[in-house]
Amino acid sequence: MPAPVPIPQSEAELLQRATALAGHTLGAVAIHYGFGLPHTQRRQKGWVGVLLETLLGATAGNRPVPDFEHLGIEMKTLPTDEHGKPRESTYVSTCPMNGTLASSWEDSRVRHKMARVLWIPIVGTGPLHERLIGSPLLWSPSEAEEKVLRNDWETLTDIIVRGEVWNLNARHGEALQLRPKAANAKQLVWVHDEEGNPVQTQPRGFYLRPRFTHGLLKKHFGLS
DNA sequence: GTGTGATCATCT
DNA sequence: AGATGATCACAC
Repeated sequence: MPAPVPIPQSEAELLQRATALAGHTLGAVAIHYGFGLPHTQRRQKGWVGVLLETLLGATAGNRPVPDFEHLGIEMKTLPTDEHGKPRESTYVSTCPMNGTLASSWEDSRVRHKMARVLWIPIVGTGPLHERLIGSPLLWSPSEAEEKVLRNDWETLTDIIVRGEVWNLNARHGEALQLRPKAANAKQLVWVHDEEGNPVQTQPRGFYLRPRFTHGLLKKHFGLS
């Protein structure tokens, strides 16, 4: 098994490393690094993300901080079809359902995580080992993009802060949405409803809609 | 139980 | 087909 990948010391080094992986299949790089390759992701949904984090020398583990903490960079794999169209939404972070919800967009987990993101497209719809690692995109939101994210975040957190539990669903938000994020639907947390009474609801997380991530790829790679 | 990494399964 | 709600594995 190859030696562990060292922590990248600069953006340039990280980007160079990611670029070196581009064009290779998941199967090839997994075998090279001694990773077992699952036939399906049915029972290993986070496998691609963990593989790429390892190959790039990420450090955060499961702490709520950027993958490359000293660089302030979050890494996200982005599964796409052959044309670079995202196949899934992108998980951003959990959403605090209690009083610890950030009081402003400026202080929010979403803004901090999205401030600098290394997107790594994973291209293809066939067997996992045949899918290609795409060209990396080191991205920060444009003014327009941040405005959309901020508006969505404020809309969503407002629902929670108001205690409108009945109104929590994935239909809100142009780019950012709230969806269940837990082991299963039986996992519940206590919150306060509109009248301040304790009620239970599912834990949620923030996700980026595919339309938004598709826009990023089109803007930077000029894909149709 | 809560965080990380996400995709799966189903309905419209 | 696209979106929503549900679920899987692992670390701590």
